[in-house]
Amino acid sequence: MKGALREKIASEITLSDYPGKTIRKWREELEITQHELSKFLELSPSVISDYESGRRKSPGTKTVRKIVDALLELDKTRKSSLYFAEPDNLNEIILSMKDFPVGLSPSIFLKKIQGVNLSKAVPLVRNIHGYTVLDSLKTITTLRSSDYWKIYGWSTERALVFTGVKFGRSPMVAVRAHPLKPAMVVYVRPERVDPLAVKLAELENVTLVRTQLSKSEVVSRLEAL
Amino acid sequence: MKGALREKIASEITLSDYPGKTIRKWREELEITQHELSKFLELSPSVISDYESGRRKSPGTKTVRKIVDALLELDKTRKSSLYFAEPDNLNEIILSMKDFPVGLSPSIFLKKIQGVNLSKAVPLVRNIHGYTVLDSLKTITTLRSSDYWKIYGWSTERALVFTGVKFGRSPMVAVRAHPLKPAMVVYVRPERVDPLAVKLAELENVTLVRTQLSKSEVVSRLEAL
DNA sequence: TGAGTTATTCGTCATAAGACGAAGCAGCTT
DNA sequence: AAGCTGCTTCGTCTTATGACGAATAACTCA
Repeated sequence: MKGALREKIASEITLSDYPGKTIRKWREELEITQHELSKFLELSPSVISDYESGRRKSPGTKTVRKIVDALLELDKTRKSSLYFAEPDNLNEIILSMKDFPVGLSPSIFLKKIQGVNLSKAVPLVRNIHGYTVLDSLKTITTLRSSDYWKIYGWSTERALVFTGVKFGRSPMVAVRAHPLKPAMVVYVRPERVDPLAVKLAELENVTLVRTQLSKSEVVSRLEAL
Repeated sequence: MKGALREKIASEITLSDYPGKTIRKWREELEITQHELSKFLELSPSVISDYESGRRKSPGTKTVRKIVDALLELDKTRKSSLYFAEPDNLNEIILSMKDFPVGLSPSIFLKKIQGVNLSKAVPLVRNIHGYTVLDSLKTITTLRSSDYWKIYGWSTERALVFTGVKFGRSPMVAVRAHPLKPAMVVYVRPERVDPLAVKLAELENVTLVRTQLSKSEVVSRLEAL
């Protein structure tokens, strides 16, 4: 599984306007200090800072690769590895999951699940390349933040469908906190939707959707796609 | 859909030992000449050659990004765009498709479909992160080589399951010809398996598998995973 | 045969990357 | 107040990148 994350980080750094900021993002996400990283790479700590601060604007592929590999290696060889934890009770958390061969337009996706768009400030343009249906409570309580990336499968351009939602606050907070962001978040029969959730969605440019269909109905409709 | 391919190419270049070779691979895959590329980028053609030949060993992220974007842009704005063709009859070709939340060990995957490993020279180590079930004949006859990438979903570390296979030659030739390679190729009830197919599989380090289960049985077993 | 396309090699140049170490600053501890 | 950690800023150095253009070589095709 290393490959997918390695590629994700590498492409994100390479395609970023500010590679240094992206390096920093992932270093912090993996809870590695500049000093640790520089020690591993046998470099002066100031070098890392120079990259992250943008003094070096366009690091070479060799540099990017060794930084990515160092980050993953440092994370791996650590007592509480964030991204190399053992596979756990994912099957209880993930109720259904799929990736589409071709991207679906968000409006078509919405119709299929009779969804209502709550985040009107977010333009409905990001195509949906898959979905993951999650038990909201179990996700929040048993999934370590560090395992969140596993629910993204092979694209973050997907819909995260949360069931068992009360106010819809925690799921959006989780999305906000984690570096990987979905294109869409769907709440299945929420009791009500907290305005903060909508605000967070708009901040993250994530489409927030509510559907009043039942959990099983949503799952069967999605699996029929 | 541009994003996924863009990220794929970018990460491949960045993580490659020889970024230049990877650039060349994708330029040729997209059927773009050095001259076209250099003209688009307002550069001298020799610059591209210098990159590809490895004179510049570690191009900066800025350079990689503009090359990747130029390649995709040039492909897009062309009469017979290879990677931006309209969505077509994919639904007829793809019988089933899924990505797993966690990688499956190849031996477990084999057991699930009662598969027999034909490529003994290939070590059984690449985890399977998803599968695509394809109608072999339709794939070969109606899917343009340029659309092959659509069957890979979000990871190439997957099993391509071909149904309606006679000798199993064409599918492996297709795999050999295309830059994206799966981790595993499965033939569902082939009449017989051409030794050349095995040879090609071993050359590409792809596990080649035969199962005698029926098409519908294989699909239902896979979808139950 | 000779023009046209495609790609390579290479000398050269300015600028940026890649690296160091010293100095400095904010925020904690003890 | 002294010391530690985490990070930043900056002057300085060597080397490599990023770019050019000219020369060359191999191929096709009229």
